[in-house]
Amino acid sequence: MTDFSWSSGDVTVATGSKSEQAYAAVKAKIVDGAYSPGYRLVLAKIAEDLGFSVVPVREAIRRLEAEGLVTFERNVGATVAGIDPTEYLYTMQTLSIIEGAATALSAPLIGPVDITRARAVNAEMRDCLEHFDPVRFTRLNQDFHSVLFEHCPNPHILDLVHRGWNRLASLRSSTFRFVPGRARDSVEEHENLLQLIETGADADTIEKAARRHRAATLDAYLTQTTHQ
Amino acid sequence: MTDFSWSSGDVTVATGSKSEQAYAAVKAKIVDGAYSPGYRLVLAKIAEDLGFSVVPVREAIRRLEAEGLVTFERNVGATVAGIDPTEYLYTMQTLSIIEGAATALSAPLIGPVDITRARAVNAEMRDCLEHFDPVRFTRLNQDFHSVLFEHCPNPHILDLVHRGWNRLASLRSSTFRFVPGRARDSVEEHENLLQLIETGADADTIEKAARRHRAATLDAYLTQTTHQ
DNA sequence: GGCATAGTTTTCGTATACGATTTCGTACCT
DNA sequence: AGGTACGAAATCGTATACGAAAACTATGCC
Repeated sequence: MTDFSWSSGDVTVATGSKSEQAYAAVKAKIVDGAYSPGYRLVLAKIAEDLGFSVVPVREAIRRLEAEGLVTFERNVGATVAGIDPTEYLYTMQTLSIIEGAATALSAPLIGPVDITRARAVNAEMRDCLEHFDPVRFTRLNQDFHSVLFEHCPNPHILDLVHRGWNRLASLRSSTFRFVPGRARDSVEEHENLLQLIETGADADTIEKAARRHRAATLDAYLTQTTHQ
Repeated sequence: MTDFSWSSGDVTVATGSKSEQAYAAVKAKIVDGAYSPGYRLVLAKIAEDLGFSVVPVREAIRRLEAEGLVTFERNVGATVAGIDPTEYLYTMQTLSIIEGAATALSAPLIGPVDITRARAVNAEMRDCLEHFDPVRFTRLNQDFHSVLFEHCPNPHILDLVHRGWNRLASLRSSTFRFVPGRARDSVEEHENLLQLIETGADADTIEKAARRHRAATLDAYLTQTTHQ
């Protein structure tokens, strides 16, 4: 099937300056979870691994810092950015707003073909619920929204969405993810969202639904942590 | 009076690494308009001006690129980012959404004291209308919203606001700014916004009002350009 | 006169080198 | 034993240097 992978900002895929390559390489490792939060990123070591000098690596790290994937302390070094509950809240809240707007803006441009594709992805997600497969589920979830955002008329907003996703990717398999029962609700909300788009609901309704979709995950986390 | 200056992200004011200093220096020149859009930023030249080597300057430029204030082309160099009508639309639309959210989130935390301060700023803006003073007006406009956002509970959103403002700062005295009559409406919308906050209007109402406040400026520009 | 082309200049990209700062370990003193 | 001071190691920050790519210029050809 189509690959809806998102790579946030950078268009150049693999080739490019060494700084770009280093950026892509380190980012991939962070997003994939090879480098976990707290992992110490030593410039010289990364440079050696890649066969580059430290200069382009440093540039890459600083760029990742700007995106919030890495924290950098002067004369000390870089570590993969963790995400504490507060940061999580900020990120999810912001993402809720951004995704809401992105969905509402995209909605009028989404055609029947897109809807069908989105439904197919959602069906796969439903499938993931039967066999417990959180990793695949998360991936498909992004695919689903990527279909909706494919025609987003504002690239700035789309970029913010991707940044948020990347930020959350750090906490793959962390305590935040997979609140029990939330995944099932999520799939239903997807279908609900598709119906709203299909029937040409007004922008405000769609925006609110998309917002709540994200906010609900945050709420689920919050009630979970306060209860235990 | 209080200085509501915003500096987007960086906390370190003047001192810091040379890279930070270079970042601050170049950014200031761009935002202040000393470097106009299209201005060619030659690394070696800036480095010489600051008395640094090119390495930290390069890092600073790349950081500015990440913020959208500078465009960078491989093996060619950096130029101060212009902002064409499309970019303007994207930025304003995004800012409309972000400011709307920021205002709604901040509203419950805004007290009578803040309202009074905001009204004072707005009065000064009204004053600027009599004597034609666009530069001061723009500055005060940011001060006004800075008062509202002072208690914004989500720093990520606040950061996005500042980024948008910086982006727009590039086009100081450009064709986009100061659509006739828009400024006067803006002041009234401010007062309207304050009343909504004062009377504890619901979040959705406040958000929509704040959104429209920004969107109206965009609309004014759009109708102006299509009419002539 | 206009266009293609080769040579020159400018400017970027990155490697290397070294000084500065922090961190960590060890010895010493109380 | 605990804490402090000193020294060594690790790591970052930046200067310098050089190769590579693009932009510019001048020359020759049509």
